[in-house]
This record gives sequence, C-alpha cells and structure tokens, in this order.
Amino acid sequence: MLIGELSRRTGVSARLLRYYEAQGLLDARRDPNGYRSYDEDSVVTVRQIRALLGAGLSTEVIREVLPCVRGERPEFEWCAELWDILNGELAAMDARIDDLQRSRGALAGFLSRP
Amino acid sequence: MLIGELSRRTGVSARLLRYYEAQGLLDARRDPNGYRSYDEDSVVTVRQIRALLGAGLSTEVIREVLPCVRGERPEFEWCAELWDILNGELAAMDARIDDLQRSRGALAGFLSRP
DNA sequence: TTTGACCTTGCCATCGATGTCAGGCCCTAA
DNA sequence: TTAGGGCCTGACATCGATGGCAAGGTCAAA
Repeated sequence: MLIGELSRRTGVSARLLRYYEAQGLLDARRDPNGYRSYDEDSVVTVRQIRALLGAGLSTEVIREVLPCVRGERPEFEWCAELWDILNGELAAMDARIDDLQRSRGALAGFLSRP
Repeated sequence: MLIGELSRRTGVSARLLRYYEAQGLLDARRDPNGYRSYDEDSVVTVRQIRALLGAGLSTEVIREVLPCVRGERPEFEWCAELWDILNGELAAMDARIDDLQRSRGALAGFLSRP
C-alpha cells in the first residue's frame, strides 16, 4: 500500500511515517516510480511505534527495542540487553517524576507560607 | 555593580542575566557608557528567579508573580490573580506528573507481561 | 491533453533555558 | 600607545516529535 493509505489506516500523518522511516523504525520498499510501498505488517508496526511513543519512549530507544516487540498492544520477547534498556528507561522516568514532585512540593511550599 | 560582579555573586552567567532582563524579570540601569548597572537588591531578585525556576515555573509565569515575591526563599504577598496563577501552575504540574505516571505504568505493563 | 490527486525531497518552524561565538566599544595599567 | 579584561549586541545551536510549505514527478480519469 502507498503512504496515504497507511496514513489513513493508522491515523498517523504521512509526514510522520517518513520521519519514522528516517529514524530507522519503519521499512518501506520502493515502487519503480519511487513511491514508498508498505505491506500489511506495517500497520501493526506503526501501531507499536505509537504505543511505545505513548509510553514515553523516544524514537532512539524504540529503534533498539522494536525488533523485540510483538502484537498491537506490545509485548516484549526476550532480546539481549532489552531488559537493561527498558529498566533504564523506567528509572529515568522515575527520576523525572521525582523531579516534578520535588518542584511541585517547592511551589506548594511557597504557597502555604502566608 | 556591573554584570560580571552580579554574575559572580549569584553564580548565574552574564548571558542568563541579560536573558532575564529581556524576559522582563530583572531591571538594570545603564551607565553612561551603556554598561548595565545593578543595585544590591538585584542579588536577591536573581536568587528569587532561580528559586522559582527551580520550582518549575517558566520565565513567563515568573514575570507575573515576581512583583508579589519577598525574601530569598520566596514567599508570596497577596496580589490579585496570584492565587489563580499559582494554582493553575500546580494543576499543570499535577497533570504532567499524572501523564508521566501513566506512561510509566504503560511501560511497566509491557515489561510485566512475559 | 488537461486536471487533480497522490507522491517525492528538502527545508524551515516550534518551545525555552542556556551556551557560545563574533565583531566591536570602553577603560585602566603599563 | 598598547595589551588585556570587561562590556555590548546579535546571531546561531541545542533537543525531538511534529506541522507545513514549495517545487516537481507520476498517474488515472475525463
């Protein structure tokens, strides 16, 4: 299928589909006229990418973990180093949450001192 | 005092002091030669700005609330709309925290399904 | 053949605190 | 007079997913 159809079927703009390809997340063959040509699996792949982006992963991390992903609501197969990567991401998220909560506490503290 | 001294005394780069001025957070008189000239109060103001930035406020919000701030560890005097602004910021932070925690939950969920 | 829908690449913009650099002025000590 | 340090403005870069535009190629239907 062409990029417009993939876009329609996934709800992801063609611009982004090209971006995901440039980031190494999504493969496309080329038709003789240069048009990108996607197979059915691409629909699933795009949904996986969106799910992982929605879970706060960057395209860089997704590029590393995508080969280990199955299913539309992603599950991870065992791949070397995958565990470490994802636990590192979890830890980074926890750190960001802690930062925000510290900030929130500081702001609330300013507010509560009359 | 000149910008270099204010920078040394606050630990904030001259570049940032100029930026805070451009954002309307920090006043400076000008010497006849065009150099910025700060008074003693500027040291306190810069520390307030840093404290509020550290609490996660943007320069835009700080510009609005700074006139209501007293002390090196900021306290807020009563100013009209101040309460609304800060509670809005608190709510925005809570929303960001919730987002992050949702993302974290999604990622952890992917991980826990073997 | 023309129209119109689709595709291509490449570039610019966003947001915001911050760094860095270039080109040039000011002032003081040697 | 020169060296050197401080100051000035203005501009560009950062990060990353995303939007948008322009110029141009492709193809099918009318």
